Amino acid sequence: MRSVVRDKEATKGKLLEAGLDEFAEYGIAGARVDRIAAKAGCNKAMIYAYFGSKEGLFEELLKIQIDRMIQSVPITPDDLPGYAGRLFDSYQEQPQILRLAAYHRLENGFDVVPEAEAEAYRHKVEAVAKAQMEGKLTAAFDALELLDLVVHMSILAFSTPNATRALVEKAVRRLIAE
Amino acid sequence: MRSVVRDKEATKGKLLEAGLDEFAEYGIAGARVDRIAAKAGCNKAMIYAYFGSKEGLFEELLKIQIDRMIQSVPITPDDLPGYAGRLFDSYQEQPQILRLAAYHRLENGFDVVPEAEAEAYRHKVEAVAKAQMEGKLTAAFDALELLDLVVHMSILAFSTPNATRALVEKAVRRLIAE
DNA sequence: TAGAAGCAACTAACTAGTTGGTTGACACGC
DNA sequence: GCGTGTCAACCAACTAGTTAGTTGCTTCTA
Repeated sequence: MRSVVRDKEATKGKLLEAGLDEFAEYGIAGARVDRIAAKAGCNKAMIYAYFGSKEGLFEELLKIQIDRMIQSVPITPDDLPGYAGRLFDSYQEQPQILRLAAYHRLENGFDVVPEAEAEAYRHKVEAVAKAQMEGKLTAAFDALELLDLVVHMSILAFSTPNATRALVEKAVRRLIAE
Repeated sequence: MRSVVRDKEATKGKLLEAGLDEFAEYGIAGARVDRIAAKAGCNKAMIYAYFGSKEGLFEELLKIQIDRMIQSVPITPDDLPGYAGRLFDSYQEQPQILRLAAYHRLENGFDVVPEAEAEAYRHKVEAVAKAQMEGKLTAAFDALELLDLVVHMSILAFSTPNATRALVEKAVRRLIAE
């Protein structure tokens, strides 16, 4: 039987969960390893044993969250308003991811994008381009431009507290109108 | 004649300038008062004499930068694409403001908006509403929604390195198309 | 019983903020 | 033109608390 008291994966999971809360709330520089350890209910030495450093924990955390987001919101090139709306909803449900990504971008710029994310993005651009070639989608924008615009619209809540899913969908509908 | 060596306003100015660089690069939690003082070429006690605290310096700094931005980019309700484009250009010229604002929003939420900014925003909403009533602007969105969308579009560079002024203008043109 | 999991206690470095005293500019009387 | 009292501007050095990261030892499980 699997140990419940001493379980490496369970401990890592608890640290990742506690780190998510902490980093989302305070950012990378503002996060405190002692608070993370306390929230996870284990010693902070575990952070260094399993993730090497505070930044190591953050990177792994971000990667997992981005993967989860990519998995849970697949692109629908022939329904970009719906895609933007679903992204918007995901961010509303888990605002931590948006905050994590924002802090990461502010501290690292665009250069340090996890390869998994870049790869997924390339696939999405291709999907958009395909839909454009098939005439299902406006050719008014390059595929990359269009995807950038749609993704940007989905984070409208970053700019205003008045953002709603309906507004995001409506805006994207107008962006791609023929 | 005014002293050049001991000049309160000049020292405050140097601290504000040094703080702008520091806070834009490292955020509020990541900024170091010793570095700010060193960059400004004066003692860090001056920060506490003139601004009360690290946060005090940040708040004053942000207010000044926002005022400057509001002054330098007036809204043109009958040319929203141009307005978004000019905002975009301003952010490109002074990326620090966007970073400052982003850090501030991440650490304080939407609640703590400087009154000057809120007031200027209300004026802009009214200007948009007026243009809508005069039939110069689409009535497809509420005035507030529309302004939120346009302002959000202008920070496209926050989402993608591929952002250009032309793209921002084009997107806004489509948003407000009849 | 070997080895992995876990932690209390520690360290060395750093950090925001303070303090007591110094320095330069200038007004004023002579 | 010159001493001089005053005060704002300024700073080196300090404090008290915090921080990321480490280590040597204990505990649990297969």
